[in-house]
Amino acid sequence: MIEKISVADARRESAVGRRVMIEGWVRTRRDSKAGFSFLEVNDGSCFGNVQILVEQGLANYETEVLRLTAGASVRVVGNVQASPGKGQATELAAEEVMVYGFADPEHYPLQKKRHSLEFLRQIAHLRPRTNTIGAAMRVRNAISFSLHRFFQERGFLYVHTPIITASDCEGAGEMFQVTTLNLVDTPRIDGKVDYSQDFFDRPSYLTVSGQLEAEAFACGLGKAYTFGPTFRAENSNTARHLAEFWMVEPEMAFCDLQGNMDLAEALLRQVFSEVLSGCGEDMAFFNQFLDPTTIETLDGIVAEPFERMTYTEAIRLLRNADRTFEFPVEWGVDLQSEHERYLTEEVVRKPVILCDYPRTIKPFYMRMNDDEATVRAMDVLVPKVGEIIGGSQREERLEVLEGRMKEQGLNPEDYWWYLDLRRYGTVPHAGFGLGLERVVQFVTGIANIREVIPFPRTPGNAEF
RNA sequence: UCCGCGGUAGCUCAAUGGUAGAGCGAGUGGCUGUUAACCACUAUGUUGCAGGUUCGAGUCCUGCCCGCGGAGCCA
Repeated sequence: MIEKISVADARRESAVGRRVMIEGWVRTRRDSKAGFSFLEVNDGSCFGNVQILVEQGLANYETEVLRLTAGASVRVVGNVQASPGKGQATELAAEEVMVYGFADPEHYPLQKKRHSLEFLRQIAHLRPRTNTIGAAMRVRNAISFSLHRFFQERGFLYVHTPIITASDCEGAGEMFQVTTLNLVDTPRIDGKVDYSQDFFDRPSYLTVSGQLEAEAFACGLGKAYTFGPTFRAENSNTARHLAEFWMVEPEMAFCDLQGNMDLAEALLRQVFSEVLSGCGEDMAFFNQFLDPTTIETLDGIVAEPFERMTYTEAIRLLRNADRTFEFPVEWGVDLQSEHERYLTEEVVRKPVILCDYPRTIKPFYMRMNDDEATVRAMDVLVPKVGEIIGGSQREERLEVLEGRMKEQGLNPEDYWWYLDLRRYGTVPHAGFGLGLERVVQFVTGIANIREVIPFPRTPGNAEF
């Protein structure tokens, strides 16, 4: 039985001398009239290809090997040997090349040339076969795994919060409605939709956040985190927004804002560190072709602590800035993209955690400070991407929380179960949300968020 | 959703209102332990869609669709 190994393993010098089988997709073929051809084969296990040396003596050399083009799938058996040529340590001297499937070069959309990322998006089912998307997806995978490890090592419980929710007022943006009602002949009572006939006997939606449910678990099991898809029906068309994206939301009982900031910083630094050590080849590619400062920036972040400052201090810096902003700055306004970029890219030149925001611009669940003007909110801002984490210490005082709900036009009765967490055995607790795609964007330097998720969902786009 | 720019060959892009081209890719032939291989030749097309102006529209006008950049919303 011949041993199958990955392309990644076949490219290592330690594989020299072994007789193995590899399977993958042809990237390119180069013929030599001296009587042999070179194939470049990739199987997704790593960034690089393995070079296959195919002699014309093979039975199917003329009939099949010479017809191999980019995109064809093959199985190759042969001996790994040190490569005399430049550019690769090893190569596979083929004894047998079996073709699983050809890819008609007249119609196969992926050519042996550079493609624009916009074009690749139109063939999202084939773009995993490209260098850039392949590398981005390996980095995304490494980040996901690293996030899980970070929380698991610290005793967090991975909790699967519901995708479908009936609370329509979480205040985190427009929601997608979920219904089994007949949309052509909708049942109505007094002109209004009769939701008693809907699947859940009430309006229901796709979740915009698992935070409230995660709080319930933290207030009983101590430390919990969610990691799953979330949905926003906002008609936003930017390089940083998706209608469906993945979010990590840790929540900790017996934790204040300080502990929350410490966790957020430790999380980012560990994840960046593990990507740098685990995805060297992919990161080298991004560093070379997208942004030559990427690796150096990440190294710097791993090496030194984040900057931390209060919202009030940030406003002071912005007002004293030697420049004019499109949006004027004064205490009480929410920070605009230009303000965040100025702080991260020009003032501190690394990630910065802002905290203690005005209560008027933050949601009801954030804990009020003693000054009653600010709440214990925190945002982690990074250069280029902007806000990558948003979180807070949660308001654990029942009366204060109810007051804040009313202040923001919410009905406390709709949140009866959330308020029960304060009514019975309340504890100080804190948590935050981290957008996975934003992290992948920041780590890889990929400008558009649609390139860091397998099949992007944006307004008017759900083809794949 | 708002502002700006764009949509021409498989891809990336040219074309003062007057016969639609180039590079890459593809095909054919040649050459070489090659490696974004190289050299020569060949074929690319409802110029996003629908109207309008004009002797004549890729080009000008109107509407719509899609994409990109910026903004808002946010993760």
